[in-house]
Amino acid sequence: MAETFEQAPQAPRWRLPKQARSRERFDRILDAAAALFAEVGYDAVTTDDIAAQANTSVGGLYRFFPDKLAVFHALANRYFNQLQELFTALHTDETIHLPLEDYINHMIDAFDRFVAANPGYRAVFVQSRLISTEILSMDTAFNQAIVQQLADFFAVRNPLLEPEQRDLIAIVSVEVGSVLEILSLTRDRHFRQQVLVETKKLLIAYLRQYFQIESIAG
Amino acid sequence: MAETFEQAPQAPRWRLPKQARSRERFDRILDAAAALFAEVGYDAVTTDDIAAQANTSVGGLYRFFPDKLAVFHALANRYFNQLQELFTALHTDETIHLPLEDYINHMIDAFDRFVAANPGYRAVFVQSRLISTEILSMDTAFNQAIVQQLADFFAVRNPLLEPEQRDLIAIVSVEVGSVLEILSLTRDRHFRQQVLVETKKLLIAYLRQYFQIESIAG
Amino acid sequence: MAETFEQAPQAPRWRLPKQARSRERFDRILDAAAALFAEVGYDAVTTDDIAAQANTSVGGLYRFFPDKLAVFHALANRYFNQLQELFTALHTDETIHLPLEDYINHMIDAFDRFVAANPGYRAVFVQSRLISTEILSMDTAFNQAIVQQLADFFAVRNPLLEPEQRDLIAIVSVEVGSVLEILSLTRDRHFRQQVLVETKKLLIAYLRQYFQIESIAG
Amino acid sequence: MAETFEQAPQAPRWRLPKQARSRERFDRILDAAAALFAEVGYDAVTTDDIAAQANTSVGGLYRFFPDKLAVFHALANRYFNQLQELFTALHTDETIHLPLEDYINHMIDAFDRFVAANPGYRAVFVQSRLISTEILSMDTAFNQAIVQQLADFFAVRNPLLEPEQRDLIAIVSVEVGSVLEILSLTRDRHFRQQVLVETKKLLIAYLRQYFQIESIAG
DNA sequence: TATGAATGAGACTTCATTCAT
DNA sequence: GATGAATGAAGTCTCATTCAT
Repeated sequence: MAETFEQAPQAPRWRLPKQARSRERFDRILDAAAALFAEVGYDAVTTDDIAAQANTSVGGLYRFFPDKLAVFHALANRYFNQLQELFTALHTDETIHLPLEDYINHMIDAFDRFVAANPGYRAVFVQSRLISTEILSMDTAFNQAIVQQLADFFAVRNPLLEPEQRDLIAIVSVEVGSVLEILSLTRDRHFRQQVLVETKKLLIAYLRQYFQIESIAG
Repeated sequence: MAETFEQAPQAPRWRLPKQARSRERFDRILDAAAALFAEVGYDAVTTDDIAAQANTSVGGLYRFFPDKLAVFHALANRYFNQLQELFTALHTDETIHLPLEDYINHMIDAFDRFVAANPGYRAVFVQSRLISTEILSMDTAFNQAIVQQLADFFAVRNPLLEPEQRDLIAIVSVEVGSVLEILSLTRDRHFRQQVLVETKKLLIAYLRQYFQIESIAG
Repeated sequence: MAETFEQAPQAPRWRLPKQARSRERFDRILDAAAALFAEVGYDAVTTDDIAAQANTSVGGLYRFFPDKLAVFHALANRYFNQLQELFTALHTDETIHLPLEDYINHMIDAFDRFVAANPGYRAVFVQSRLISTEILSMDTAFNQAIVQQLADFFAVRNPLLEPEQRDLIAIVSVEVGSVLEILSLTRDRHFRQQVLVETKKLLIAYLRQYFQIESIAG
Repeated sequence: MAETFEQAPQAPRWRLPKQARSRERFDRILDAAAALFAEVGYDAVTTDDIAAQANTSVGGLYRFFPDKLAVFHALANRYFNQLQELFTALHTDETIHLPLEDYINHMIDAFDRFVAANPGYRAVFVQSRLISTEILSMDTAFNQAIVQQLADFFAVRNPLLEPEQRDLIAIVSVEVGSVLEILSLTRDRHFRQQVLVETKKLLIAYLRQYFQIESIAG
């Protein structure tokens, strides 16, 4: 309990193993951490818990990670990479010219499936917003790439947008999409569907202002 | 660190009636907790830290609160009450018939000022989204009233809205408003203004769908 | 919790008040302490508990007693005095020449009534046996006077007994009487009666060896 | 302070198989607790004290015991088992037909040696008489078995005794034997011998009433 | 290299005692 | 003198991290 979060330096704080056997254990630890963080939160999870859930020993955990926080960072990073892959896969030549409505529906649905399938994501997202500004930059960096991807896409859809504006819209969209996704998972199936619908409505209404022509034209 | 609060050095504490002194210390503890929670998060703050920051001893803290979590709850409750007052004050007969744009601008500006002045609010908001059971249940109730207030207002503006829909729109608006407000505070003054503008745009675009007539009429 | 007992010096560690009002409060505190010690034990009782039960404030308690232990000592002392009075009252010219059986029956019954009426006595008796030899001397002193009274009586009944032997028999009798009395109170009414009967049998059988003639003669 | 136990300085602990090392540490903790409880009483001993005296860290203690009370229970249990073994070893076919006097002398001597060698026993015995519920219930069970053993033996010596009576006599004998044993250790060697002699006299005189025939026949 | 027992700093909480009112 | 709020030392227990095996 009560370990202060520290800034993740540029270099990753964990040792990504190359051998298959090690790699498998590394992943098991991250899976365990995800499940436990999602269930009771970062601070309430002990390194012993993680090791046990991952069918290893504490010592095993410390072979890959210098400390408990590094597990969190690695987990966040894994989500980050998976999301990037997802986004990349979603931004094909085809989707990129979809009407705005269709594009957003696509994206939100994909993101929803991802978060629902990865309960640990909520823990990572919320936890990283937990602490003071300075430290929060880790999270910013965490989303940065996705925000950037989105901004790049916005540039294609509307080349007249100022870069600063593009980035702003992108980050706002990502934040809003994330909270509402998380909100959608707090109650029952019906509520989830309702929030999903609202999320789409909201983002469409918001983004239409910046991409009216395409949207109308599309 | 903002919201650090300067104690009048050796102010005539002894001149205050007993109950007032109690109340003052209670508030001081909450202020201290707010500052610390905002800075490093709930778990990283110790009861000793809070007491020290509040210029008391641990024992003093435990005279008011049964345990550390109770401090958090009391803090959340204080914000909740303040926000309710704010909302109530804002929903006068006058404001209630403002055009949607003006109304939202008003609300967002007021909320922005409140959160900026109370950095602890961010900690409470985020932390309460962190863990399922215990704390979250409190938070649900926490926002419930504000959401309800907003839903009631929506009912006045558009009596045709289904109650379920009203509630949904209200909760989505509150969630979105909160994250963006929190986002706005993560960087510099310029960024804050930009995000504020986007928040208004976004909520106006979103809500216009449900309150078109009034908005246009206004 | 966990305050080490310290040797009670010769001088009493409490201030016996002279004024009636004070005296009454002094007694109330002792009554409260007796009840609480009996219920949960010395260490589990707080000075606040005692004060509350005695309808005073902690400050009031500390006007009479320098510390918590002094309350215990004063309580023990009160029991000690009451028992001495009881013994003195019981050793009239009449009882002193009763047959041994009758005498013991008398004594045990009186002692039984006293202990049953003063649940705190058990706490004092047991607690004072709790700690190491050196400290135990307080308790020894505590019983000393009663033991002495008994030894004096033995001397009357059998002037041939060596003083050392007399004292030994007296202390053994007191110890045995006390544990069995305490044992008798651990279960139901029936058990209490049974143990009482055995206590008498046991002491009669034991003491008869030293006072045969009288007993037979009586 | 007796029962302090000399650790072979840097004995080849690492040579012992894992389970043996565990067992050894478990015993060391119990030894430490026994010494300290005997010296200052349960409440005055801290878990840190026990760990230090046992040459471990607090953490080490908590690997074996869930809390402080569990240490006390384990210690009581160890004494209980040792006493049961002692009793069992003492009740051979031979001793069982000894004259009552010889039998009692045997038993008291053995018990005396045991208690003298295990000062912690006093702490356990007295402490467990201290508080009602929690601990006492354990103690009841604690002595129950020994009382039962004794009652069984009584049944052999005098089959005519009512079971209820047998149990009563057994528990009275154990209580009386225990207090007097504890009393014997409060002063010097001479006093100890004297009390020992009286204990035997007392129990012989008491029990003779129930086992007259054998005793006389013997 | 893997294990998991051991360490001990440090968190939370209680409560004897003091002292301003 | 009486009150009871305030203090803070100290106790119990946890858990991140290390290291002998």
